[in-house]
Amino acid sequence: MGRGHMARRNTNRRVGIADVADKAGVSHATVSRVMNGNAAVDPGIAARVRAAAAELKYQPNPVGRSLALGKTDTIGIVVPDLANPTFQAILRGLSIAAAQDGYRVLIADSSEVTSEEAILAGEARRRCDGVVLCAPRMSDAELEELAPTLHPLVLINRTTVATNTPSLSVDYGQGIQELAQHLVSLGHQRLAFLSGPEHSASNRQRLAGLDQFRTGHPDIELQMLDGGSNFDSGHESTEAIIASGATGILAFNDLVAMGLLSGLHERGVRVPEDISVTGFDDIPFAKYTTPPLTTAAVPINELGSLAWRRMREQIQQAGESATQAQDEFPPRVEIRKSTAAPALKPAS
Amino acid sequence: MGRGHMARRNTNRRVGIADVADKAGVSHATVSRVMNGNAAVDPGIAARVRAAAAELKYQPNPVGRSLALGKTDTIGIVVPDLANPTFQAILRGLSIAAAQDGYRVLIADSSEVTSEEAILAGEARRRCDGVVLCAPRMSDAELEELAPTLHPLVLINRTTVATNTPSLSVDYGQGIQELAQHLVSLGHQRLAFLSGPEHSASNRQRLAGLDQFRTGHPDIELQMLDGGSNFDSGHESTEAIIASGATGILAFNDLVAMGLLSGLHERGVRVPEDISVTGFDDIPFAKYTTPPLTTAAVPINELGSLAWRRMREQIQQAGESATQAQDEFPPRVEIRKSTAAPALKPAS
DNA sequence: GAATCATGAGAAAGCGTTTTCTCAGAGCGT
DNA sequence: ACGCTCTGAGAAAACGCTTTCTCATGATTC
Repeated sequence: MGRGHMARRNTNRRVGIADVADKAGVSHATVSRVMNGNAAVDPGIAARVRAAAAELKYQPNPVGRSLALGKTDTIGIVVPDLANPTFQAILRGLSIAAAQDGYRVLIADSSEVTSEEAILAGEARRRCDGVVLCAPRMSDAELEELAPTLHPLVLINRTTVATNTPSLSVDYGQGIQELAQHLVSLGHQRLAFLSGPEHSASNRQRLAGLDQFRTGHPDIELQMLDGGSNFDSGHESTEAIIASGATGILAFNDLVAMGLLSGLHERGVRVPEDISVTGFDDIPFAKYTTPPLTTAAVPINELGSLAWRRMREQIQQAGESATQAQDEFPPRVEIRKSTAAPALKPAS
Repeated sequence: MGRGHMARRNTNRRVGIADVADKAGVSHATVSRVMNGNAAVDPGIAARVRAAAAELKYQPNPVGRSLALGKTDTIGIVVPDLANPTFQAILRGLSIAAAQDGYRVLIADSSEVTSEEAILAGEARRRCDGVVLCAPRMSDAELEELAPTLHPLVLINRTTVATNTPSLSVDYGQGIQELAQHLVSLGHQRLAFLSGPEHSASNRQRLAGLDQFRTGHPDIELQMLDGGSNFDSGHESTEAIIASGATGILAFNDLVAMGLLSGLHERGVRVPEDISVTGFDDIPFAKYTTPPLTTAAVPINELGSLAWRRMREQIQQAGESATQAQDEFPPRVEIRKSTAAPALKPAS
């Protein structure tokens, strides 16, 4: 009877701890002990167990372990759009850093659907030991309500009043001002900002930065144009940009700038001779555009690995809700070839 | 005692099924039943349970469910390099398609370390209901040995003799030949292939395709140059390309082509007037380079979602190892502006 | 009106681990 | 030689859920 049961299990199921125990002639508790090196086990028995495990190619079932240990060795990340190189870079940095500590990452793409974010984050949290929320589009109120339920949580490009949530953010307001300053110092008098997604917090920061810039430079014309966050929206804005008469264009990000570059090229508008264009983010492609893109570099590759470090800190000091660092990174203006002094106008 | 125990659990732990059962005055079995709508439950009791669950914001613990159900609703993907836009696109397509069916994806990046692939894949498989292996660099022998242990498995850009493993692959040999043909028909006589990573199966396919091309075109000069798979390697090959004297360059992929484009531009070599360049993959950026890149388009966005469909098919027909489709996609040559007839030479 | 049946809820087993609890036996001191 | 501690291994509980098994209750049928 018992044998029959065992036989069925052996053929049907994966090899489990019980099979190893049987083969080694010990209890499964002992197998667990030697596999984890937790308690002292007689060397002879340990060797027997290890031999049995090796012969059966036993690998502990992670689900069983997770249930017993109350941890999954997995963290979740939710991003608004996996097609965006910035988020791809963060995901990559996070994944590699986490892997080094034996953690995996589960990924959730909200596809810019704001209402899905909280749900995805909650699901991810339940499956994982923590979650990093990347540039969430949800409202401040919703974020404040959600954050405590997600702990351990790392925020990227958003902050919380809850001091026990570390956040990593880029000072977009500062960066866009520096880019505008760069254009002005080249001699541009008419600027235009091609803005990003409405619900993007980083777009609001850029807007705020430009407001500040305006007050410091009342003489400079600065138009605001609606745009998006990808190639196509940059490309589609070509006409509007040309019509604006601006000579210095601040694109929402590198993707938009690249789309614009392409559109301008098609229309025969020369960059930077006729129009200067700046991006934002310094994605890997930025220095390979023609002309190479002047942009504000954010530490895109470190963001992911730093996010992991902050997550690990929280996981290790389990329970204690110490106040966490809220890092803010200043972008670094990267001057390339897409910006230059404007052509001298016949009549100034 | 019991009360004390419960109280401690309530404060310490997350709310569990037992808490809902207590509150609704039923057994936890009944709670499970109404949550899953499995068996008939008295409507009154069901309502009471649902109310209690809602009030306590009860969400079943996925780890517990996974253990009981023997499935995790998660699939794993292992890629050689998350920085590669092709793999990013596949990951994205997979993730979105899987999410539509309520599955999540766990990601593993082997960082081109061949020896890690099997381990990562095995670990992923143990945690997930299936795994998709993306362009694995391992040897055929190793793949054949690994594949059965991973089932359900979907292979991308590799195939197995095991007929129960579906595979999705692109006919790189065919694509590269068509690109070469395109250059020749424009009038190019001297071609060069900037090859990719040594262990890449798709690179071998291109090499084989070009061998075939050679026999069909004995009059055409075709040089083979060593390269890599990213921007930088393309950029670094600039001098070698110029030195080669070739007028038609077949880059391993779009990334390499873009790096080369950039390098040629810096050197003042005009594309396509002086040299024609082709890429491969048609990554989203390809049509925004200057000039827009002629390339061979692979259905990069569908690959991920199709991979999910194949995975789902296997998961649904659990156990039955029916023979699975081995799809092969013909790339479509996308002629843009980076290729043109070569300049007429003074003396032919 | 008694035997049969359908309904539905609780008890309990099971999923695969880890870990606490328990206890047998060995080693030691007196 | 007796009792003590100590080591180490098995039994059993725990993790949080699903599902089978069991059985009470009330409805149905002749």
